[in-house]
Amino acid sequence: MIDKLEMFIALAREEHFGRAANAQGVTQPTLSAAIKQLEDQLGVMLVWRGSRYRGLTPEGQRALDWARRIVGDARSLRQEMRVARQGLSGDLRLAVIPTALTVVSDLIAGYAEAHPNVRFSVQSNTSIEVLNMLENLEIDAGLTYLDNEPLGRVTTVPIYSERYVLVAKAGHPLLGGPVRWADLADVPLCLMTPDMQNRRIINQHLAKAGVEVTPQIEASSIVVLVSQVVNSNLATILPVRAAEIFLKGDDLGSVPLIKPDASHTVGLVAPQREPFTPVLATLLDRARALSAAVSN
Amino acid sequence: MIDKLEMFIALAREEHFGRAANAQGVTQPTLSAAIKQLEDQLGVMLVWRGSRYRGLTPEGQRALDWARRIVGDARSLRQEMRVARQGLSGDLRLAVIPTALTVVSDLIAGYAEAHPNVRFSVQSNTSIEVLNMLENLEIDAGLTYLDNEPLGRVTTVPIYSERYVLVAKAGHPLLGGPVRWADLADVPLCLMTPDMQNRRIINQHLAKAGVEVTPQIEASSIVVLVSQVVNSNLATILPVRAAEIFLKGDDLGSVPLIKPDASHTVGLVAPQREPFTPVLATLLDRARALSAAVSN
DNA sequence: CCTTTCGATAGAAGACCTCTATCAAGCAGA
DNA sequence: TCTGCTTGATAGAGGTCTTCTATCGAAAGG
Repeated sequence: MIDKLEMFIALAREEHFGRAANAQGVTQPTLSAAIKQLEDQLGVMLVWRGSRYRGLTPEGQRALDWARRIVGDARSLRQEMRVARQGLSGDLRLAVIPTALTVVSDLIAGYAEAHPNVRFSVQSNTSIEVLNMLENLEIDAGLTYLDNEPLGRVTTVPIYSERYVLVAKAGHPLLGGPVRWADLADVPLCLMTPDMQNRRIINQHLAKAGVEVTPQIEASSIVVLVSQVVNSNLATILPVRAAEIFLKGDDLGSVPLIKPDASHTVGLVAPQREPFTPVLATLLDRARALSAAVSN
Repeated sequence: MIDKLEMFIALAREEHFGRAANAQGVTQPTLSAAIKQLEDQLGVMLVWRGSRYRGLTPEGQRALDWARRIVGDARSLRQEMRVARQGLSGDLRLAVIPTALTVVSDLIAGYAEAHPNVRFSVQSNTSIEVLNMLENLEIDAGLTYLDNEPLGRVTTVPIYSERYVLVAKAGHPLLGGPVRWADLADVPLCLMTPDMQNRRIINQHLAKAGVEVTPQIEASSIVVLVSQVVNSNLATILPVRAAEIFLKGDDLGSVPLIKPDASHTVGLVAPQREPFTPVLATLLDRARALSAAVSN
């Protein structure tokens, strides 16, 4: 039963019988049969049938919610028993928005040291992807914005508050002192792509300041943005925490962006399902401690 | 997997391999094997082994919590899909403390009419049993006291507030007007057995009034108590709502018990597991409506 | 009209489950 | 201490269920 629910979740995620089967490590006929049996056992159609996948029925959608719960809890059970057997161990899968990537090390540095049997995997994603993957049980927790766009049913732990700086090559004319958002008209910029919430936030501030900006370069990685800044006269806008790591040398400079002194909270998101697994509970504790340390 | 978790729950409840197997409709070797496999899959011992059942290990206790969740959610999934298929239907199992039995009809009268395919089963239990059965998934909801003893992780809907009356055969000397708890010294009484919370509440009030009472007859059913009252000079103490149904004729009389004007809240308890199944959600709605109607 | 993609179906091999029968350990009473 | 009962584990047979490979038919795209 639980296996079939796993396959059902995979099918809903992949929207394709073959790919879902592959993701589950079974053949396509096996997955087809599993879905069919699930439908027989529950007595309802879960998937619109045709010559190809055409989405979930309303009942299927509802069943998907339950399936995620059940499968998630079953995994939690297994993990908790493994922890009881051999101490804190297992995988902890994190998805993180690009501008929070540097915070990951603060979050997991001590953790990894204290619990060498816990393996971390970190991937960079948009905030929307983070939330989707959390729902789909593809990750255990995420780092993303907490207060700008709706989150859904998740547990949150705020960690720090983002503030923005303008980053440019040393000698750039705007690097003299604080820059207002309104000053950015006609400044050549490179920014994140619009699928990134960071970019949407920046757009909001620019719009509020009455400025329209067309970045010459868009990228989904801050490494790309900073590289551009180093090698051109473009400037970029980054959260302080994300920019710091690039400002160690003297080839780049930064100044605060003010008026407004924009601020957005970034923090940990995890499934709202208590009790938490030990591995996740420990991470949440670390996040809370980190949050306290940052605000002091 | 889910089948094995069901067997594990049954074993924890019955504390006996043979009985648990019987309750699950399988043979004892099948259940033994299932528990063994569960232990192998999870990699931990769940049950203390010996020549007989000796309780759960700490890991087993923890696993039991998860098992209840998973099995409960799996049942919810099945129920919700059946409701999607054929409208509100299925079983709704209620456990009720004796003094709230008359409220059941108020609660389910309209429900049963509106949804003829929902079958109700009602049993009378102590408040502790109600909570245990709720945990063990043996019932879907219960009616019990909400504010006297700790409840655990449950959803509650208050329905009405209990007030107490002294019930006695017509002509009993105390039936003239309100009676204080302190007046009950030396009054021959019959009361519920001490495993009933109702009795414990009454004991509290009597103790607070400085009175010690040794009932001549104890029973776990109010029908027994009232029958005694009808056929003897004993009086009894009952909540108004429970007494009303017996006071239609003129062979019995009742007077309020005052000083203090004791009051305890009785209401519906259900597992704290959202979303609720449709059958249970409907019951909770009815309870809230009933609560509003009563307090007007 | 032909090709490709997608999901369903058939049939065989093997894994898994559940049963009956039986055993060994512990406990109780004589 | 012996005997009989209770309790849970084990062995082995039978049957069910699952998964695989191979193949088909329908629909979409060029």
